[in-house]
Amino acid sequence: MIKNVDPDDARRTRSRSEPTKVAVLRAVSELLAERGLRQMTIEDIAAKAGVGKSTIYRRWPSKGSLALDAFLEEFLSTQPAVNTGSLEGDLRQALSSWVVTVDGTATGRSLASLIAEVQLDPEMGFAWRENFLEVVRAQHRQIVAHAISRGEIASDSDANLIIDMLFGPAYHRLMHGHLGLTRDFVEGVVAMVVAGAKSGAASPTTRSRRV
Amino acid sequence: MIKNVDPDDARRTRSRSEPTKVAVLRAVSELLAERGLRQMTIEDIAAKAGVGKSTIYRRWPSKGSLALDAFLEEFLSTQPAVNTGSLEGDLRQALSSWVVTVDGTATGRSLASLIAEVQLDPEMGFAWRENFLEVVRAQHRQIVAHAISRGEIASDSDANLIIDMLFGPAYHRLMHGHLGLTRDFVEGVVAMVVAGAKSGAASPTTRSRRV
Amino acid sequence: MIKNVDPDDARRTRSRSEPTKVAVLRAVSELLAERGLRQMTIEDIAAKAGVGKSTIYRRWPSKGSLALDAFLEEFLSTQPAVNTGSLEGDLRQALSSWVVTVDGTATGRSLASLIAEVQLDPEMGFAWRENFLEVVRAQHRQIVAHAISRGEIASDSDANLIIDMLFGPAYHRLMHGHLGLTRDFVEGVVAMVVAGAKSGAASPTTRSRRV
Amino acid sequence: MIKNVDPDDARRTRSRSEPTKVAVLRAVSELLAERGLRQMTIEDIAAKAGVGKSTIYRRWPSKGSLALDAFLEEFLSTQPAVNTGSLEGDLRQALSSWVVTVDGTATGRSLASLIAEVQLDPEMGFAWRENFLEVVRAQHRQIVAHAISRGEIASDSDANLIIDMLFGPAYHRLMHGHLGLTRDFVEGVVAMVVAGAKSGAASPTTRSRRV
DNA sequence: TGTTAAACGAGACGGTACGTCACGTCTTCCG
DNA sequence: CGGAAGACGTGACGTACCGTCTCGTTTAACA
Repeated sequence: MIKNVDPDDARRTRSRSEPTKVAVLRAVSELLAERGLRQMTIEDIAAKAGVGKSTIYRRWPSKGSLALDAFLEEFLSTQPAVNTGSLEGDLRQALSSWVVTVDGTATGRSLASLIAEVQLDPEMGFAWRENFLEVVRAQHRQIVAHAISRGEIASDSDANLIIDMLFGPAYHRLMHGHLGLTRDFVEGVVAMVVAGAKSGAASPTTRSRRV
Repeated sequence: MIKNVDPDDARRTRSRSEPTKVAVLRAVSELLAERGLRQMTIEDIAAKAGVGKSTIYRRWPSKGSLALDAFLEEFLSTQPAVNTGSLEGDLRQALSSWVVTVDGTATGRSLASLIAEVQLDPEMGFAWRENFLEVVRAQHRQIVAHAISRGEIASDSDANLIIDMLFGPAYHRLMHGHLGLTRDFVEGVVAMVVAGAKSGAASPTTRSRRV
Repeated sequence: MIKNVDPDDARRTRSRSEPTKVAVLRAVSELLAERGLRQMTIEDIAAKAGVGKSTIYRRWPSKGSLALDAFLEEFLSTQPAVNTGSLEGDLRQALSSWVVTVDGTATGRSLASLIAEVQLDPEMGFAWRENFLEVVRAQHRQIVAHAISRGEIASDSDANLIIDMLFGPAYHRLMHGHLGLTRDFVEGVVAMVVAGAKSGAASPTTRSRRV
Repeated sequence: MIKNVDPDDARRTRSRSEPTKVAVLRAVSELLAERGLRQMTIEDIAAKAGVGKSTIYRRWPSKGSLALDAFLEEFLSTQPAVNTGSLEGDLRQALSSWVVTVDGTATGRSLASLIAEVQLDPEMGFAWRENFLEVVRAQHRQIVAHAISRGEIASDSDANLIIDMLFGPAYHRLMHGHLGLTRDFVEGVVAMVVAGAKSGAASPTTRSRRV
């Protein structure tokens, strides 16, 4: 849930709100899977969850934030922390997990829909970065940190750049659909990123010296 | 315009439709810039263009396809073919042009909105890839082809992969807004892609031999 | 046709306009019968008659006046002048002809629709009275005139009243549909009108003397 | 209101719907008077009543049925039960009341418009007969019943025929506008009907014996 | 017989109103 | 007294016709 981070408020209403919240999020997940974000209406959700519309509006400010909450629960659990002992292994596993969760699945379509919603509803931007993006990226930054501590790559390598080089192309294909998220694609991206990172291209100082 | 590519039809109605089409697309461009895709209504457009709603519905099947047409005109002209004589120079120039056009501009917001629209309206997918994505990618494939013919990279390098490695991270930052499209970012991406491509990581055969 | 009574104009365009006019009126008759005045659109008519919309608008000012023209042709021919030799016989025959033409027929529905149209379109009132009502009533006034000249009824009998007493109830049942236009109804109305007229109730002087 | 005669339903929603219903019907009455049924749009009504369009569509199936409801309230109260002690007096008073309410008034124009609407919208027929025509006719049948019980006319006189003979001509003049609803007209109609009824012309058995 | 102006079919156009939908708010009434 | 139920005001939707207006293209009357 995006609003109501005040713990007092959360504690005070937990007993009543928990079953309602669960019912609503379950309804949202199902509707999101079966007809997509745009075709899903608040009235549908209320009816399916056996809940009044005002109960929903009391807890979530928009359809998007509601969908975000439902999505977070089902997505984040699928992305385990990884530690294979090598940068290449870690990157491959992180990207593969993402592809498996997302390629051709309802979760994948929800992810795309939510990124779309963020573009169209300015109020969603902050919640999206805070509750989804930063959570995932924090894990991924660990991968780079491990590679540095292992001495695989330069200590001033730009972790943000490396992560974006790994996932950017994947999100790109997810959203434009021009090419598939194949095993070959994963291998290619990983190989490119590893080669680039080890060559020092992700390190600002190395790079500027070269230029 | 997406529909009506039949030249006969176009010729028969050209004289009437041109001024109307221009007026509508201009109105769309302005409204898109000043209030965004979701806040722009067909009625707004009709009123601003001095045109009946039915005239719009007669020519475009949805708000998205209308926005796409308006966007294409204003975007494509900003992305020149490049040929600097080196892979690195070409990639840098292509990505820089894109960043300049898109970073912090109305065009950039329109681009993000349209990609969003494509996720939410299944009928837009084909038109988007056909009229936008493939047009741009065809140019970019030339960059890779030139690099191969110069002998800079392996002849079986995967052009699609290289292009997605270059632009994927950029679209990623555009849409999630977690980090800026800075000069440093451009340099980093280009360096990574060049290093990866020259190492053979973009070439399936080289890659599989290594694995 | 309501407009264009100028004979010059008619002569100048006769050869072209006749077939067009006929085709349009035929199309109107059919559409009127098969779907009613409200469901019939000018575009339907133009399409069915194989004629441009503007050709229709050039000749008729409204859908109602067009329907009126079509209706007149098919209705008036069914109402013959009557002369049975008695008031009662004449009235019975006039009313019977009307009922036969109108009861449960497409013509009847068209008649009701046109009277309706006259209520809703103020411009139709004059054309309706001039081209339909007065034509029919002129015939009916003859019936009363004959009865007077035969000495059946007082010479100052109010012909308009007698005609309205005969047809008023019939139009009433046609339009409200509360009761049928049965043989018994016709007999009852005729008997009432004959009794009233012969009693002098239709004659202002007789009436006022009684009061 | 035509729909929702179920008392449970009415009770459940009474408190909310009453003010809304009243506001809408008032707006309809005014618009009907000032611009007529055809020129009155649902959007006008909603705006004037300070109500959403959907609220109107939720309660009334068409513009006609809405106008009917508004009309009933303003018309029925003007037609009192009559009992003067004689058939002639009763008929005169009933017809006079009608003429006064209808001749040259907004109510008269509304009445004509509604009868028109019934012709053009098949779904209105039943509601019209049930909620308007039968209500009025039930009163008028009393007039005939009283005349029979007084012995003024034959006991098998056809009340429906007598009523149609009285009002048919009046509706006829209202809708065609060929002649006025004058005092003389009223006297003539009443005299004709009384003469006919007392002569036995309204009685099937008497009539058939004569024929 | 060839020229020319009208009337024509076709249908795009700027509009208006339609009836539907989902929104987010607000009121009622039940458990 | 909190919540389901759902009516409400709002406003955009996409459709259907309206009546007007260009477009070429016949076509028939005159040169």
